[in-house]
Amino acid sequence: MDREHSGRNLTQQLVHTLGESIASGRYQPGDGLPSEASLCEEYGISRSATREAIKMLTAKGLITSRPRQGIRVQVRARWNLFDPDVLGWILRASPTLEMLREFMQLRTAIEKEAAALAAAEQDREGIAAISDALQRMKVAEEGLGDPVEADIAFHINILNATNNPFYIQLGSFIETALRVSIRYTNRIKGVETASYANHKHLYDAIERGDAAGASSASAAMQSEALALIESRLSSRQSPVEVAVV
Amino acid sequence: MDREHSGRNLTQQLVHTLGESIASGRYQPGDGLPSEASLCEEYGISRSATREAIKMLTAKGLITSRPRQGIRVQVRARWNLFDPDVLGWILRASPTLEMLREFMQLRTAIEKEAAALAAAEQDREGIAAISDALQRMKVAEEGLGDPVEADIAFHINILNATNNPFYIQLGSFIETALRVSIRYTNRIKGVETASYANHKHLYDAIERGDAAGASSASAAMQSEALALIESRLSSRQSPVEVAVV
DNA sequence: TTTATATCAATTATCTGACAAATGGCTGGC
DNA sequence: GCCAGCCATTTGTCAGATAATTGATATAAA
Repeated sequence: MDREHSGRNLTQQLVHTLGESIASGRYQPGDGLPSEASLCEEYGISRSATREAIKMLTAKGLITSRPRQGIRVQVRARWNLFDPDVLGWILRASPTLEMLREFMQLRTAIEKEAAALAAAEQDREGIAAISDALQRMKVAEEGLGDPVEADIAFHINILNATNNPFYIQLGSFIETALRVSIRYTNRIKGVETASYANHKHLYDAIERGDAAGASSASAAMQSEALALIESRLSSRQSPVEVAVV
Repeated sequence: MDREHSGRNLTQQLVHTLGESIASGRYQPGDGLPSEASLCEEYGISRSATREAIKMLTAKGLITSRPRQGIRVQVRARWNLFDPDVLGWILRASPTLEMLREFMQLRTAIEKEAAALAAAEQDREGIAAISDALQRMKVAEEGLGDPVEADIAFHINILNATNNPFYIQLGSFIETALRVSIRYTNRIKGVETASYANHKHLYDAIERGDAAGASSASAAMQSEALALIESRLSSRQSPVEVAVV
């Protein structure tokens, strides 16, 4: 079993190994994976552990398994893209600019509306949490603390402040995507340091209950980033300085 | 084991039974579920089948299980709300107006942007599929075919026409939510028959590549429904005539 | 008393080997 | 050529045993 997955139990290791293989396209949708028996032998583990791994991947929508037919990769539309594991495997397998753009296209829609909802909701605790994160961003500009963590927290806290469970759940999705993106794109200082002012602008709108203002502030912030990605895409540059917003 | 879950294999039955129990709040987050041994006894099945069910629920984010600690319900924010099973269990457990509103709040954001993307993308096949669904809606108005299926297909096909895998994946989420909502809300004729014109309006905008027009057409359609829900919420009426758009 | 260490017990994790059930394909009869 | 029934393959389920993890408890040391 892979060295990188040690520390987890056998089932988890196999889940991640197979998950990555599938996400990377080593097994294509429609393809059959090795049978349970083969997997046992290949990874040197028992059938129970193997089956439990297969059940977990089934639960995440990556595969199906039926008697006689064996184990098959599902079509991508069935994958639970919003499962943090699945998303991580996919992003790590192919951290392309294309996918970053597709992710940003979704994020724009969600965060724009979330900002408006948060402004309308006026949940004091939730807004205080956003404020905290903003403060941490400011401090981080002066070199204290982690700017990335503060940035992520800011966006997550806006989603939380909607008090809408669907938006809240999307927090973990966005968090995963951001962390992976960050790890795989070397960021340039200029991009993120410039952003505090934008974030403050967005926060102010939410704080004063200005839904329309919050919505457009969010949209403005992200369309900048999206435009950057799209210009890189058309000029075929590497994703070096494309980063979080 | 429940009669309603027969036809599936034992593991699947237990997954659904426990999933529903958790979603309905019979086991609260933080609570411990019965141990593996107890579950085996309670449902009269072997430990393998039980463990596989537990692994599947773990994969969906509903529970964790660790030696000595046992099986515990996760906090709701960890649940994979976008997993069709999980969403179904939740919606069926408590099909409240509140949740319908929260769902619509998300749907509005997503479909609005999806309409714009579809308009910009101009995928001929994708647009043809939307047109097909629209046609089926029209025919259904005259009593031929299923209006609900056509309606759902229309919205799913817009998501597909974005060619963005994230939006496409949300299709199965929205589909599940719509089906459950429909099953649990008795719809009034007047609401859905009025909607063909709106849908046509949205389609036309997409077809001619008018992203802004598509976006606002979608928003208009859904804000109507959302307003209806919110008025019902404030007047505490039952969700009888709130329906799909 | 406080702190560190060893032991214990409850629970999940894994292994083994067997049998049951489902199902795609083959074979033989018509 | 078509259909029924058999067969082999693969997953589904069962039973029972042992290993690993870990919170709690008891014990020993400072």
